[in-house]
Amino acid sequence: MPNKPSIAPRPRPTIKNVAADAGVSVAAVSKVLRSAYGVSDGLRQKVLASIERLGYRPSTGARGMRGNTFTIGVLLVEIANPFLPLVLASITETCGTEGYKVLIGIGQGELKLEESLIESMIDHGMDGLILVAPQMAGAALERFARQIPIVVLGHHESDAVSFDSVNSDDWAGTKLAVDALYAAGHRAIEMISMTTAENTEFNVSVVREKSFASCLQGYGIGGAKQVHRMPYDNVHRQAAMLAMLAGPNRPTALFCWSDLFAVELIGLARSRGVRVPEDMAVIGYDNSPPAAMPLIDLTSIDQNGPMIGQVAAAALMSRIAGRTNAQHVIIKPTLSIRSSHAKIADTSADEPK
Amino acid sequence: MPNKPSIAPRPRPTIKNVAADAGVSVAAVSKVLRSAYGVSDGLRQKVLASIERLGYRPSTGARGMRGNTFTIGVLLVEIANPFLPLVLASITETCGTEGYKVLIGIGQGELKLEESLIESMIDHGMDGLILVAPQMAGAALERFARQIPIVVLGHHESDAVSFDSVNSDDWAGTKLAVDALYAAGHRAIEMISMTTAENTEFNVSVVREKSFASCLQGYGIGGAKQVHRMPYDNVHRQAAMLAMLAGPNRPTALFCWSDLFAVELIGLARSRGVRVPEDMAVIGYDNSPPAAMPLIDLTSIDQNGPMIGQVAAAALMSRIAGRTNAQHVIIKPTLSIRSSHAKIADTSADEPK
DNA sequence: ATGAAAGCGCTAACAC
DNA sequence: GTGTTAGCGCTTTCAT
Repeated sequence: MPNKPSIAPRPRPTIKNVAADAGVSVAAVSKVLRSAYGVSDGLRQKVLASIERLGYRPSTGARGMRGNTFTIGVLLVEIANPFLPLVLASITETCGTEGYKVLIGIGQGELKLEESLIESMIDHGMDGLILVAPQMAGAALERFARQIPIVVLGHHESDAVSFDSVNSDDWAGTKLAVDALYAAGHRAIEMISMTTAENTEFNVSVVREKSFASCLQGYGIGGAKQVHRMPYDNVHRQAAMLAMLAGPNRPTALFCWSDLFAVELIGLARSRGVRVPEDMAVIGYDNSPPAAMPLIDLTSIDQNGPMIGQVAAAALMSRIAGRTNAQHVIIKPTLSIRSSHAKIADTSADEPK
Repeated sequence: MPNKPSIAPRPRPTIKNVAADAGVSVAAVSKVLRSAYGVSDGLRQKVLASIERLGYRPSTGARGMRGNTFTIGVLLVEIANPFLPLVLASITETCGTEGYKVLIGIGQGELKLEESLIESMIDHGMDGLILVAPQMAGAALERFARQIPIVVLGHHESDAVSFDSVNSDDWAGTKLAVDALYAAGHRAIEMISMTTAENTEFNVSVVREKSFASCLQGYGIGGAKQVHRMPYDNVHRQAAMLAMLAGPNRPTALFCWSDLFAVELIGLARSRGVRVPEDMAVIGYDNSPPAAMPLIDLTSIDQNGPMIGQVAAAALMSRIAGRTNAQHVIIKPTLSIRSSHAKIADTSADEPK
């Protein structure tokens, strides 16, 4: 007696009910459902009418036992980054036009949760997975990719053979930022990156760190300890930023691996009397909506999130359709110029007294 | 030949394989899986060992055809509101301890998408649904609730009979905010709310609007056009806010239905030379992380998101376990005081010249 | 073009 | 305590 909603627990119609109602076989209904070859127009009409009348909807579970579930899973590292909605909307849109539904899992930055969600999505018989900035290493991904078509985003593993990847050209994007800061007269340029569990080479932030170091080298202004890795956790991150701002060798320019960090940095700086851009220039990454806010007005690298999402979705669709050779796409980023990285007023060195 | 990952397409082990490997019947394995009554310890150990050895994981689809999928679905209106991660983490946590996985759908504020996602989750055989601030009316919800256990959040429908609801006491929360503004000396108090598709009574923003009007009445400072409904869309919303800020009758205090709007408002105001709180006081709703940022320092109504999530998850679990009587919980909000609503310097009326 | 029937991987009666 | 077996709602040969 439990588990029955109180009113009208009328059982869901099945394919059998539809067949009976339409006066045809279940096989016929199934064919109509999948718009398979070999059904007359008359039969199709009858079946469609019955489906409509009964309010029939196929059970994804039963369906998945033999064929496709027409559902794909998207694994998001976390949910707070304002860049993600753009990518997600694009994925939903692209997959939707092919008749695929999108269900999402949130990893909350925890590797264990991430893996368990992927397994869960596989258990659900999903037809494919898009993983956004997964924390796990390539070996683990390859293992999952043997069980289900996978496309990863924001994760550099271009030699992967059993899954696809779509990425911003993080190397070039970082160079755009550093070049802009250098051109604005800055020489004391540092970077704010994020802490990772291990020093995982595939992380976008790590790639950006390397490109950053390389750029400074190129300008002959490289040195030690110019990358500040800060924790993702709100509270600790703020503390780290404040410490850096109050420190003795505050740089005149900062490149942030993500707008999420850059926007926060600007707020903290100003709250401590450090003007942006006058006292300190800032450039972010993602060109997410907050960057465009008047008081923020953050210069940022635009990854073109919608494009990334669309390409990833298309790749997954084609992989589900049978493609087996890996495909690794790089999207060119652009510099979205605003006021946060304006020229410094005085280029003469400020000698410490 | 399509659809086969290139390497080692080794088929997933089934319950039958486990049974064979352990030398027992499938029924025995099934019982161990569900920790059902009537299995000896020795048998359980053997089965567990085989499961481990084979890397077996039950198919959710097959499982759902007879019993539970141990998966619940969460429908989020949208993903940008910084209040949501708190609720979501709490839901995931609470359900996780009961062995339930959480899969998410994002409605993107579109009613059509919302409905299709709910249907999709039902089709997947999910055991229950938590809907966060759904746009659809009670009748539609009741219809879905006849098919699957449902708990709604941030949606006032306390007379609903076939689903549960968990809400902040929006009426009281709003009063906390208006009282604080009044106590700080403000008399020209207005509200920023959000545009809804229809004038849907169940919306939290609508409830807050009504409470707001009632509070002003109580103080004898009510009047016409004191609630500004603004679109959810970024661009249009900013335009509306700027127009209001530049208008002839800018109030000295504003209550925002959500921090999401309040934080943006503060930025826009300052960018136009309107100081907060000196020229204009602001109080938000949610007490989400951005409210605590130094330069924002937004006074806000704390809904206690984690508590809401936890109560909702618990309600769903109990409903899945068989409860059929509706349960409508109201959580008391608190005022989180910061500097954005400070006392006005001069309480004497500013006569227009 | 249509239908009958054999599974898909599980759960839950029921029999032993 | 353990095993046998009949479905669950679909898809997919294979007959007709």
